[in-house]
Order: sequence, then C-alpha cells, then structure tokens
Amino acid sequence: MTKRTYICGLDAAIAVMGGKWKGLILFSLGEEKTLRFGELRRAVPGISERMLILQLREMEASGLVHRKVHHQVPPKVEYSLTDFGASLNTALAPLGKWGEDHMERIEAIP
Amino acid sequence: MTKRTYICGLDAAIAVMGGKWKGLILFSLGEEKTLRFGELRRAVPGISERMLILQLREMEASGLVHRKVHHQVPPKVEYSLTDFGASLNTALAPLGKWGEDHMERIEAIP
DNA sequence: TTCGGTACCCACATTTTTGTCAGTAGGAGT
DNA sequence: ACTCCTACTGACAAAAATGTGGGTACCGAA
Repeated sequence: MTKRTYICGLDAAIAVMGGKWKGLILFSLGEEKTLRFGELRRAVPGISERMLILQLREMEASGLVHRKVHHQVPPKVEYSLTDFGASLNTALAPLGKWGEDHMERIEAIP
Repeated sequence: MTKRTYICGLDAAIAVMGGKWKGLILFSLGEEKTLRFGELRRAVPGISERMLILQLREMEASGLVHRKVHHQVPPKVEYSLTDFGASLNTALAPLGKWGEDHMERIEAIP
C-alpha cells in the first residue's frame, strides 16, 4: 500500500480494492445505499469488528467510502459509497458475475 | 483458499484471483499467448522467482493456466491461459480500465 | 573438465495480515 | 446507582504471505 507507480491499471486497482474484504464491503454498500457499522458487519459474514474497521478506514482514506457520524447516544455512524467507490463497484460487476457463473467450479478447487 | 461456500460471486472470484500477483500474471498471459517462465518473470516486474512459481502452481491447480513442459536441456516450460483463465481475464478488463482511468488519483493515496 | 543456461526446490527469516479479548464513552431507561 | 447500547480502540498472539540465499538436474560447448 506504499506510494509508487503501478505497472498497469489492474495493478493499481488491486492495490485499492485488494484483500479479502474490500470487495465484499463495496458490494454490500452497493446494494444498500447506506449502512450503519453494525449492519455492515452483518452484511459481511465472517469479518471481525477489527478487520471491518481497518478496512473501512483504508477505504475512507482512499476516497471509496463516506463516513457520516450522527452525534447521538448510543453512537450512530453511517457508511456509503462515494462516486469514486460507486465507479469501482461498477467496474467490479463483471468479476462478480464471472464468479457467480463459475461458482461450482471454483468451489471444487481444493 | 480453503474449500467452503462463498457468500457471493465476487467473493468466489477474489478467492481465485486474489493476492497481489495473480491478476498481473493473468494480464501478462493475456497479452502474449504463451510465455516461458523467464519471460513471465520479466513481464511481472518485482516478483520473486519463488512467488511466481507458487502463484503459477496455484493457478494451474485452479485451472486458470496451462503448463507445457518441453523435455529439453536447458529446460523449457511454456505457460498459457486456459479458456477458463481467458474468461477471467475478460472479466477483469473493466477493472483494469478503471485503474488506468484513475491512476493518478490512486497513486496519490498515501 | 569445467562452465553456461533454465526452471525449478528447500530451509529459514522477516514482514504483513488477521484474529482475540478486553476496555471506553456517555446518555437513556429502570 | 446500575445497566444497556453502539461504535469503536489498543495490546497481544497467531497465522499467512513474502523474501533470501542457497542448491539441483541436465546436456552441449569450450
């Protein structure tokens, strides 16, 4: 994640959405317009709170997601995609479809 | 990379092409039809021999690449995309374009 | 006999990523 | 006074990914 020049567009794209979780977070936020922290956690099964926060912070720093804090008690924080994040989501759609189309084959890989 | 059921297509896709290198290998093999091991290493700058082999082995196991050994001395091994790999490559194209379109912004991320 | 060239393999060390568990703030409800 | 709720934060440990430096096989050429 260090600043450098990438060797191609795919390289750059993977640098921002890479890892196991960011794609799923993008996907979840793409379905629902905004999600609270707890809702997101439920939307991405298997992720730990810590991981979710870390990923969200990175995505916020990358300009992919927007974080809106409502100063209430108990706290309420809503996350949503920025335009930048939405455009990435769109670019990821064919990959998601590919995964669905080949789900059985992929699950059969040892 | 353990066998399990994925929560969506994107999840599954990321499981097979995940990591920093596989996308680039796919991309390189998509440009040239076949590449020898050494050529591939040069095509993916920064990757170590070990990493390249590990990734290629995984991709072979996933059915993304085909490995053809020519029994010669010195050895010659050619790698190419399978149809499955080519289809993934196609699905990755929009992501690559997204990366190119936003390269400057991505490079500016700390 | 020694060397060059290619595609690896192996053991080990380091780095990066991910998980676990505990704890915090502060107003509302009992 | 006490507990609940939510969105976190931090210390620590475990696991996974990656790098490093070596070695192997084989044949032909010098």
